[in-house]
Amino acid sequence: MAEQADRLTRRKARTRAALLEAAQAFIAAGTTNVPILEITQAADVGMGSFYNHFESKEQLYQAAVEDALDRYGALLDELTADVEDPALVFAQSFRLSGRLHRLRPELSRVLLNHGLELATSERGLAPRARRDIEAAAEAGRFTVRDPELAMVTVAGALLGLGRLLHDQPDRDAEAAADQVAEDLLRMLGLPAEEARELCRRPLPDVEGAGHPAGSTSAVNNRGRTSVR
Amino acid sequence: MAEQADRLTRRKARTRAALLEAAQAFIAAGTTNVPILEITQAADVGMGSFYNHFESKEQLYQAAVEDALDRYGALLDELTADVEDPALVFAQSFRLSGRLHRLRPELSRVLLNHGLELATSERGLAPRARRDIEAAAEAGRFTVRDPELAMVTVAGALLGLGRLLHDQPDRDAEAAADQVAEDLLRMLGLPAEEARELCRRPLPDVEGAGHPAGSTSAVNNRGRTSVR
DNA sequence: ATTATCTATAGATCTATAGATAATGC
DNA sequence: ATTATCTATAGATCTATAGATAATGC
Repeated sequence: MAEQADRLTRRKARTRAALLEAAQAFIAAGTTNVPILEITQAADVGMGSFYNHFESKEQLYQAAVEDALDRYGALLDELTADVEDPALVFAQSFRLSGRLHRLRPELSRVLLNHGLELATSERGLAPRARRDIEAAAEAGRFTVRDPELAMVTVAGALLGLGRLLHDQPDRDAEAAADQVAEDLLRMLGLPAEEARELCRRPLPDVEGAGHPAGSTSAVNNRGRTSVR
Repeated sequence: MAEQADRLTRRKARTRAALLEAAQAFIAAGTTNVPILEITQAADVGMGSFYNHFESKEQLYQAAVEDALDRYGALLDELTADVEDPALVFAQSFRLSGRLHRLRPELSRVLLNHGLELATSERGLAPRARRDIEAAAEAGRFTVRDPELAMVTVAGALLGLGRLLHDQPDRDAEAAADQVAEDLLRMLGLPAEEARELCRRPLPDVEGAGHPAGSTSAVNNRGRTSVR
């Protein structure tokens, strides 16, 4: 993958990115049923350019959701790269995800409005949650009969939490996320004391993360763990 | 509310119901962006009749989702009417809801495709889950810091479960629903032993229920508890 | 006589593309 | 010379309604 090929390629990528971003804004707003012209205007791109990149609105929206899931997954990877214990990776990921509903409201709304795609997509949260749950179960930290079942439960809980946080803008998102994370850890078989303790650990700083200069989805191994 | 007013009123209600049912089928199929003409054809109703009942597609779909939520709520009421213990009502409701994804796939898909509306709507599962969780907490059966947070977690888990069951048609839905219900009960503070026991109790028969001759959403108090 | 439904369609809206223009590569 | 973008629009599609028809009430 040649990074930054030539200028033409970069221009093309910019146009595509502008369309994806505009599409995400419409998904987040819940008004996807707009004319293509309106989308291209929001992207500040000519109507005809749309068809250089996508064949239909549906295809654009699909790509936009996948892009959002990829960004979200990359963000989680970046923020938990230096954590060893899979139970802690899980806890950090969930607590951070809860905060994301406030810190990245647009991304959050895209995921919420495409609902359960989050729970079963092979991108974003689901594969990571499955990985962590399986690893923690094998390490004897979690007691889980069926990791896949646990995964969709957790993903669903995250979405429910997100919905509540958007419905109640004044609610303390950090407290809510930590509470649900703690409850889920107990559900996954962790002793109550340990669940509480894990969910009180300091978290890496989300601000500034997720706008990598370089790669978009590879794991970032810099151990940035500044406590907020 | 005069039941079965005159014939004219009934005819009108039939047309409206046909439109709602057609709309639910499109929602379930995920193809809501069809011309109104196609909806009225599916409902076997003239194009013009649409505007006698609804002002726009959006309004129709909104009504269709609310109707689905109401049916779902009424079904839960009917099936748990004779249960006293709020923790058991909760367990039964969740286990039955999991089975519904198989037994009423259309209803299930409507809820899944409108995702998180289930978690916060004042119709359907959410108000009942909140009621049961609060009652169980007051009775000292559940240990819950924030019933609303618990409610959206539970609703999200149910949606995640539904998504999984639709993605994996061969999976044992009863086992999966009972497993998640048991996990959630533990999350809500019930001892592990008791959680397991509650989720092995016999369930009322869902077949045949939910098609009441009379009322559509009032609580039904006949204690039909035939074990399947 | 009244009310609901149905058929047919004018007018509005949207999609998809043709052809022109602008940017880049060589 | 090549590639991407832009503007303008033909043709397809959809919405919303007018006017006719059918069902019901009295």
